[in-house]
This record gives sequence, C-alpha cells and structure tokens, in this order.
Amino acid sequence: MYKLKVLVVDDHPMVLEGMQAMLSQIDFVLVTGLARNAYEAMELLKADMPDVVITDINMPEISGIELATKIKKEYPVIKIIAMSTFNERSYISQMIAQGASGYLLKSASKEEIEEALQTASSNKLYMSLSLELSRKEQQDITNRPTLTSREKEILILIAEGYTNPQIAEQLFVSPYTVDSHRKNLLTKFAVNNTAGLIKLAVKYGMV
Amino acid sequence: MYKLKVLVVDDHPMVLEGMQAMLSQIDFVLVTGLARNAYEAMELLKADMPDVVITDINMPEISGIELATKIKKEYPVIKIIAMSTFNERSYISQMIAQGASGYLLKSASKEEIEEALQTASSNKLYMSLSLELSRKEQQDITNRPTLTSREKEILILIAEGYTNPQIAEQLFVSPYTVDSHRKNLLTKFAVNNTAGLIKLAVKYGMV
DNA sequence: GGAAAAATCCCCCTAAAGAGGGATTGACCA
DNA sequence: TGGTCAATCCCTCTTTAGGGGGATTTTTCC
Repeated sequence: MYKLKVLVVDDHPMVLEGMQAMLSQIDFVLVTGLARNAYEAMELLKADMPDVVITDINMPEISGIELATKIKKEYPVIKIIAMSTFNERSYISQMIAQGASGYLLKSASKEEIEEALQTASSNKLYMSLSLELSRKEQQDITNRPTLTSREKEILILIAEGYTNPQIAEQLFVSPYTVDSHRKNLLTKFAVNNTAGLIKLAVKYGMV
Repeated sequence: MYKLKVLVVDDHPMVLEGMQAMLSQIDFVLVTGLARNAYEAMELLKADMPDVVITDINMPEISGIELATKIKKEYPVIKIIAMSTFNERSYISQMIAQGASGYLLKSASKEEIEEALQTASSNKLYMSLSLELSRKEQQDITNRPTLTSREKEILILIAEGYTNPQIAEQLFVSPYTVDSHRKNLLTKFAVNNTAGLIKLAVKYGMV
C-alpha cells in the first residue's frame, strides 16, 4: 500500500506534536517531517519530496501564504492544505488563490484530517466542515479583481505610501501612466478612493 | 520517583494529542486522562484524582473558568494551569481569581510546559505571558498607537472610503475638525498619507 | 499575422488631502 | 487650581487624487 507522504509546518510545537500523533493514526499516511517555519519546510521539502504539505497560515517571518506561493512555484505537484484557527478565516481565500487544495481548522478531528488528505490527493478541494464562510467572505473571494502585473506592482507601492510622482520615478515611467493604472485599480476594486482601495487590498492579501 | 498525575482538558483533538505527546516526553509526568469538555473532565477527576489539571480557557458550553471554579470547590488541592491562544489573553485574570496556578500559551514549548508544571506543583504561580509572542505581535503591540475614541471613529469612516466633508456631515462636526483628527492619525501612525494609514489600520485590526 | 490585452502617455478640471500654522472649550485629575 | 488631554474649530497654501476624456505602442496569444 502506498503511503501518502506528509510534511507538517507550524510554529507551535503543540500543534506539530498533535498533528503528528493524529496523522500516525491514519494508516495511509507517513509523516516525513515536521517544520517549525518556512525555512525548515523548504529544507525538508528538498530532502523528502512529500505528497502533501499541511501548513499553518499564521506564522512569524514567512506566512503560510508566502510559503504556499513558493512551494507551488518550485514543486507544483505538491498539494497544500492550509490550517488556521477559526479566528483567522480571512486568509482562506488567499491560500486558495495560491493553489491550496484544502483548508483545515485547528480544531479538526482525526476524521476531518483524513478526509482532507484524501480529497486533496485526488485533486479536489477540501473545506473544513465546521467552516461556514460568511456571505461577506464568499463575496471577498468572488469579487477579488484580477490585476495585471503592472497593476499589482503599483498597488503595492501605493500601499507603501508612495505618491504617483514617486512611483513614476521608481518605475521609470510617466506620472500619467501611474495615474492611469491607479484609476484602473479604483475601477477594478469598485471603490472611489485610496482608503477603500487599500482596505480591500490588505484584506485580499495583495499587499 | 513520584510521577505527577496530569489531566488535560481541551475541545480541540489536536491540542489534546499534542499535549499528550509533549507531556509524555517529560519524565516526571504521567498523563492520567484527556477530556474534551468540562463534563468529561469532572468524570475523569473523580476516577483518577490527578495532581494537576491543564485546561483550555475557551471551550463551548462550560468554559475553563467555570471548570476551574468547580474543581477548586470540590478538590481544592488540585492545581490548575490555564491554557489559551494569545488571542484570548483577557481571561487570564479571571482564571487566576478562580485559583489557577499557572498560565500557558498554546504556543508553549516542551520546556515551558515542564516549567509550568514544576512551578505549579510547588505552590507557585507560573506565567508564560511575555515569553512567546511572535516578532510580528511584539511589533504590533509596541508600534500600535493609542487612539482616542473620536480618532477610532474617524479612522473607521476613512477606511470605509468617506471623505472629510462626508465624515463631518455624519458626525455633525466641522470638516476642519475631521481634518485635525485625520492629521493626528497620520502623526500617530507615523505615515504620510491615507494609503499607509489604512494599511496599518487593517493590519492592526482596527478597521 | 491579426486581434486582444496590457502598458504607455497626454490633457483638463475639480475635489480632496497634506503640511503648516494656531485657538478655544471642557473634562479629568493630581 | 493648574496642568494635561481630548475635542472642537479656523486659516493658508501646495500637492495629490479622482473623474472625465482620448491616443499610441508593445506584448501576448490563438
């Protein structure tokens, strides 16, 4: 029987130990490693090439979202399951956007974890049962605009507090150009000023 | 060698398993039971009479605080160590008031748990408060400015996308007043425009 | 090779924001 | 009872942002 190789990433030792204990009770799973941060995770990835990475979203230094981005870029075949407490649900959409195949709450039972792994490894999307996305959160996912690479770039600079002329200088383009992109951003986000723009951008994890 | 009998109470299976795994690595500890809620805990208490109960604060139905009250009433000799995520720190004082002998964060390491148990069983008070805050949280706490109630109010309206005149109208004050508050906000957040302001405000959870 | 999408640039005009000042009132408090 | 702080209000001036146009040049992709 082929065992699913799983790597667990979390900065809390207790979660790491708990996950390992629960995963070891699932017969088709083999825990290949435990990482306390994204750096360790990337090391262990290279060494073991797991099938699935279960990662906490909220970690210091490098978040689970950033980690997911890196993993998907270097090893697109690896499935990623995001994990968080119920207090941090706003990040789910970001994880999904980064290619996560599932979402687990830390309150998950052994059965839920098992199901998440099975679902993810069969190329489907698993969502923690106890997880009812609020209407607003649903909207967040569906309404998040698609930005061009230039727009993303400019959005980040706006969020950093740079003005149009400053951004123009940095990007070696005309202030008019920056202004055009900025207007497009406002349109795409359906807001009418910078405050609304940045609020959404932060919530969507784009800055 | 006498082993310290420990009962763990938490509604999250993962924490329960993780705690057990970590406690089993401590040689002077014997885990006598795992309970998923206060009812189970009271049952197991009767059967095993542990020396220490490690309990989550935030549990459905009966909270850790209520559980502590009951335990202290019926078995005053049992030591109680409260446990929570860093999001729930406001309950600490209540736990202490109910006779808890220690306080652990769920991000605690094996060493911290060990120390908490030793401290508690020697009738002293263990606190893991300041220890394990992440860098980001530390920063958030130290850099997060203190706002007056009016400033908070106006900050939220700015984030909603309202302009100064619109805010002034809503709050029945002069646009000059709103402008003053807005300037104070920029100063307090140490940014120089709305983009930077809102970015931080969202990150600090103020909007 | 040609259409679509992205990126670039330009103009006008008005509203809003930001950087400087400063002043007054009332509340709380040591 | 004097000091601090919050909240209010006022003024000037410059820069930025936002709403409305439109146009051209690169990429990208089928």
